[in-house]
Amino acid sequence: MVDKNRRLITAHDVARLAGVSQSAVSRTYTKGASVSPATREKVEAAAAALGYRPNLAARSLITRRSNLIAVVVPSMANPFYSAVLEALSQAFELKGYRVLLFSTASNDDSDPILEDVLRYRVEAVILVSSTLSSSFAEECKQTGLPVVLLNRKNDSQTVSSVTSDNVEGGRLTANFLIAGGHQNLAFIAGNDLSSTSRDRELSFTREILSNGLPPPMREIGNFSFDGAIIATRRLLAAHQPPDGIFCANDLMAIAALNVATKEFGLTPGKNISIVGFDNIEMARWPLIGLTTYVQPTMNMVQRAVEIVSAQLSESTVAPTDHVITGSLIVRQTARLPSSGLICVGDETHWRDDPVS
Amino acid sequence: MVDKNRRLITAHDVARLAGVSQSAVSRTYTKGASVSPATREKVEAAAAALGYRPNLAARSLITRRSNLIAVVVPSMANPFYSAVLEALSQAFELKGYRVLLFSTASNDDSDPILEDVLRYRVEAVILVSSTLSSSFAEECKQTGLPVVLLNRKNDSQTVSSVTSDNVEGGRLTANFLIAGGHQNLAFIAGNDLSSTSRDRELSFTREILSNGLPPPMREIGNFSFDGAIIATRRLLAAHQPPDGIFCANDLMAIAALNVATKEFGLTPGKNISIVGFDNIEMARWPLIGLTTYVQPTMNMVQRAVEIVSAQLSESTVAPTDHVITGSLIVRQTARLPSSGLICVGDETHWRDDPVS
DNA sequence: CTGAAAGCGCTAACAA
DNA sequence: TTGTTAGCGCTTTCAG
Repeated sequence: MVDKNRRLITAHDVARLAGVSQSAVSRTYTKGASVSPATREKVEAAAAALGYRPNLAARSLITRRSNLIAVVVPSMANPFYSAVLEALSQAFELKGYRVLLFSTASNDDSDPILEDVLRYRVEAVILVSSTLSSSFAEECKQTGLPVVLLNRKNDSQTVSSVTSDNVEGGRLTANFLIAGGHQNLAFIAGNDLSSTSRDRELSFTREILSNGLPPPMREIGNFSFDGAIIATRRLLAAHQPPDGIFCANDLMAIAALNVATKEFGLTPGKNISIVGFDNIEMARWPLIGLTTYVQPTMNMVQRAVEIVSAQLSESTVAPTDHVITGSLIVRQTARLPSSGLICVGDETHWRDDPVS
Repeated sequence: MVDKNRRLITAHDVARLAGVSQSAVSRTYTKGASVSPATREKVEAAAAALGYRPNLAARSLITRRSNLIAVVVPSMANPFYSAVLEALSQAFELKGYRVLLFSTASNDDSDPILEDVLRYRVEAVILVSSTLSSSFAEECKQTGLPVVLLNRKNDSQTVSSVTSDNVEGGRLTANFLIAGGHQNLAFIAGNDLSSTSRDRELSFTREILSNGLPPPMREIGNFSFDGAIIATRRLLAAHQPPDGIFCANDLMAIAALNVATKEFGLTPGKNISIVGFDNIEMARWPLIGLTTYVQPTMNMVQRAVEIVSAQLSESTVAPTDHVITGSLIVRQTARLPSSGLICVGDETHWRDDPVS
């Protein structure tokens, strides 16, 4: 890969050794180009001898394609995000792209990220649950760069988004808890700015009110474990504590579970019910057994990749909000309703209308 | 960023608008170049008007620096890896590098990864707990590319590695369990090939034997939650089940905890002790409260970055194995020894020799 | 300090 | 199918 002068091996070097032109070398590594088997063989032999690899930077200069996708994720402390990131990385690899990673954890200055995204000439940007200013997406979009928001809706209607059905999730969870006979419900929100948290909360609250129950109590947990610990303490220490808590994500629901069990001596599924949102790996740990609304990670990622692919081939794709349906998976942290439970393999789900 | 013909804005366009030469534009964006304030101002105005960003691919062609670091991680299902990845991403960003992500989950063919690592002309490769053939590292190294193994030792002595003190961790854990009065110990290994798992096991076993206790029972959990579920069942179903289990990582220890509690009705910390290795986020969840040997993620990542930096500036850095000391953090899953406990803030640690 | 000119390593017409 | 040629957008001498 390097010669005596520590210079990288180029197609020229290979050409010289193989006794062909430099273009022949190029063609050997360009799919769909016509090279005779004889030439290809000579080139490959020489390339192997020298340890040659085409320089993608040089290629991208002329093809205008970097094969790079920028993925911007918030703190990977939330297992939901790492699962999404892994799925994205794999899905894009299959399409011949590589992921350039941008982590926004402990880094509220999004400007250097925007700058690098643009300078690296990535072909598309996936903004996962972006807490970045929505101007970020706008600025990318203005340059003609395909952008898709994953797990967050766009304020403006200029970029595409993929979310799970937050509205349905909130509604279904409310009905589930109501069907389980709960009277005093509570919601632990992510934060007030998050569209996902808001959508989940609004439909949850609406359903509760339309069932003639009092409006749910409310705390903010900042989507974090520690934040939800505090929030839950406040909730359960109230003179009229809730008998059912819906959390905007699993991490917070698990925190609530810990507080309820360890600090208040409650027994989830008996005298307190806790429901989460995401279905992260840990939700299925027997010691957790969290009842939660499933965000279908794979489907969401798949859709995001499809959107990007479409935008990459045709430049005129209207931005759309894609909503992927999830489902409520029933484990042990919430009291069971008398009907509506459906067993699927080793999982139990709950439906409003158990027709199926 | 694009003109009417959807061509990208180049330094030339900026130069024309600013009424300066293209080199002047280049200099404006090259730190350490000499441009008069007047010129710089004109260039910046024109650049802003056109939305110009320097093309890093073109730059890298001439500077031979891509500012890219390849990070190869196995499944991010293990929170330890996502924590490491996030730390790496942040540490490298501070040094002006971006992370090109390679996930090897469900992808045992490492060849396309090697190929892309080389074609993208990344400046260094970090192999996290690589299960890739060790020839991968070799091949990179041969091209002069700095490589560091993180959380895995090298078989050959050609590339640098950073691990936590696996030997000390195994030894300390054995002594901790022995001091806690355990008689029948067991080890759940990752797999037989992993150097980290082996190092932990060997020193654990050695210490047990040298204390006159019977050799520990042994199962393989494949570093995974589900694998350790099976392994633990086998262990606890034996006619002489262990009273203390040491697991090669936290994910497996948590699985063991679940089985012991939920399936065998045991009470960790009372009639069974379980110790992990990593100290992932979840280990501190009250419902888990896992006693574990801490791998100091931040220090390990920091060291890895330092090694890369050193290799990037001087090409002649001898490969070294770096061992970062961790500590045993005591929570609730293991019976306490009568001495050696040290409180540090809200954490309790254990030492062999409580001098401190 | 500034502009002209020469490439970095590659792909893409174009002729042959 | 092949080689020749002209750049892709940038940095970097080198004169001025």
